Amino acid sequence: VIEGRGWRSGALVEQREIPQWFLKISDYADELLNDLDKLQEWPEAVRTMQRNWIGRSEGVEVDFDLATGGTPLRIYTTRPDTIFGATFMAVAVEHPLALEISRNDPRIAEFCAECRKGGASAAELETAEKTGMPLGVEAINPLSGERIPVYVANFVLMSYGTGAIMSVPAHDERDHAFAVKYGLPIRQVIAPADGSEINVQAQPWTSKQDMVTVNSGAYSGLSFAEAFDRIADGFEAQGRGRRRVNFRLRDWGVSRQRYWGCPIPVIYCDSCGPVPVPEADLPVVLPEDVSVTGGASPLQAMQDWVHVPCPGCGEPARRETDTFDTFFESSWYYARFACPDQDASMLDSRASYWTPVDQYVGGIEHAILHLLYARFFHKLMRDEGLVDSDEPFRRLLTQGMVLADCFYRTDADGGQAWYSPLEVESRRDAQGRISGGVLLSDGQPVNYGGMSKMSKSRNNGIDPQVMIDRYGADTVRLFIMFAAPPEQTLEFSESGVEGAYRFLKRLWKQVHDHVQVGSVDDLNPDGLSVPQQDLRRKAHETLHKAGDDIGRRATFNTAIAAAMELLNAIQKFAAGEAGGRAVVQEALEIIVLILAPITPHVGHALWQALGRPGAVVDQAWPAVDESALARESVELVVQVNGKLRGRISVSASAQRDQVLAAALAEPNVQRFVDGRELRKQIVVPGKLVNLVV
RNA sequence: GCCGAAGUGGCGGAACUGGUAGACGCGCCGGAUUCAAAAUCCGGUUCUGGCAACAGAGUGGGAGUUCGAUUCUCCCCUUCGGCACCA
Repeated sequence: VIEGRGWRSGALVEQREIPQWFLKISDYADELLNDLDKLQEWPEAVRTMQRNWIGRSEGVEVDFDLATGGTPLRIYTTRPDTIFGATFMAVAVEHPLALEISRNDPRIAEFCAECRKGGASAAELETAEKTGMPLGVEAINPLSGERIPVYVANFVLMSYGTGAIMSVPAHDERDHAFAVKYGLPIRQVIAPADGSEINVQAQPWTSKQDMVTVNSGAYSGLSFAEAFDRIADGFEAQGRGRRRVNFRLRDWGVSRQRYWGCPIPVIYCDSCGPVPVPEADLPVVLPEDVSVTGGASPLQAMQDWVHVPCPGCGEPARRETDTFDTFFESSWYYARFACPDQDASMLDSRASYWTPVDQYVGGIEHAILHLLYARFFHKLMRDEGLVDSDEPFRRLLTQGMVLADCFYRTDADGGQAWYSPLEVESRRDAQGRISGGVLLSDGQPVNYGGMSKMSKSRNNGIDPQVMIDRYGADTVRLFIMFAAPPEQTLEFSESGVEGAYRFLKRLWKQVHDHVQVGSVDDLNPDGLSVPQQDLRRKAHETLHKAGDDIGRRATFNTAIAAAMELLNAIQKFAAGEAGGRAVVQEALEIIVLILAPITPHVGHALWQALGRPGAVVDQAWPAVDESALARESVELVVQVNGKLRGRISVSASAQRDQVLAAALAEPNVQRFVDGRELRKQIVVPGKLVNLVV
């Protein structure tokens, strides 16, 4: 409730006092940063983005006296080791010193006003040149005693550090550009430790590694760490400065001027101040008969609702008319979901039991804000004793966006009309690439605009319900899970959906053909023919792989591919091999069980068709029969000088000598080895042989 | 500019810990079935040469490590995502 819309956050701290009891995300900045290391099952990209967003830096705050006396100029720097190279100072246009001088100097005032205006348009800022004006005052370098001019400059931010900097053009990109433009001196004070030459007049040199201080009086000849510590210690001893950690992360208000959303349960009393609404009066219910006038918040106009007696003293008081922003609720709903029926309090012990969430799924667009807020709220709730863990989400999966083909026509005045891929029959060129299409409604051609993110503007959104009506929910889910791993973008294609549909039909037919042959009989693993053993091994290998893909890797596409392979193997087997019903039954059950989380409806019908009791989604994940995985013989690849030259089949228990003998006996291998000296023989058990000649 | 991820057939993707590149699917080509079409089934499908067996090339480009590199190291290019004057 600390910040109205339109407030510049940098001015916030200056202009409004924040009560001590306010909960601030900045108070948790260190913990939010450090605990990222605990989130080993989060994507590295998300952790990096959060780390950069929090933006911790270690530096020193130093007071520079002004030659004219008065309040010293306080600056923040991460490079106290370069202080002897400071040839000017710079302050932000909102800095108190700039404001003070503006009052007597219209040119400075105009410059500051101009910068503030320019700052509003973000597009201009990108290429904005560094500009500034001398303020006509000088500062005194506390170590060298040198007098240097103070500028107001557009590149200094009021919202970071102290809004004032010492400028070291030899060792900072921005300061260098500024110094070149205004002809300010550029003085080198650090040098490569290996003695190599650099030219700081042409280009700044900013390295913290392998450097040594130069031209720095008593502080010359030091490494970065030594110089930092000795200079910081000196300032702290004098009371002129101190070490300080700064964060890029800023506090942000939770209130919005809306007539909807979650009410903020606070009443303002002239004598008692802000008073929480008593628990017995919760929840605060917003009025529904508001009228939106376009002016202030419509709630402020609801006099009957706004004016209430103070819960403390009973005198006339006013309700808070702002409401919470939506991120307030989305930051802790996962904990409330563990105890949704709890009336007496916000959360109960079930929240501790169920959190942290084992697996959280969301778009990459939430990588920073939502996930940072939720982490912050979780720590707040922990400190209130509402949950007993440090982090809300143990494992995070960020799924990709959905793309689709887009088709358009260009009209007479150059505008483009976009047509839904569902209304277009695509055309392919000789290579099978989509080259264009025909609009179904008028038979006329349309242009192909490639794949892009589903959007209204390109009219390429696909309503899943249309696909579900056409192919069924299981088919659509199978397609979605099969087309790409979840964290990658998903390209919608109706022919892909048809492929999933074909697979389910094939599986359906195979199961029903199978059950018509006879009743379920018992599997006798010891009495199987070699082809039967092969199919059974394939089934259990598939089960092993799919379990790992779904459980550990979250690559559902490869689990589905493995199930498809198994069905192909069953069909080949069933076509050639009489008997083996029990092996086929087992393999079909494995496919149905693997796919049950993805295609539960079809899976349930097939499970029952296979003569099995209960619901397929209630079945335990089947156990892999290790003995089914055993092989009597293995096929090895034979390479000569790393190139594939043949394949051999050897007993699984064959020794190195036997394997090598078999490899050398392979006719095609002999062609390449014949008459040459064998220099090296590499045998990778179960995989390959490499002969080096 | 900085940070992060990625670059593999006509397309989506697979190859998990350095060990058979292209699984699985789409598309395409050929065949069966059909009066015909749809659906279904069978075969083929990285490129080049060859009837074939097979050979050569090949995972964005260039170097390197290794018996062996899509995978590891260095440099460069491109694409996507994030941040963007953070001192």
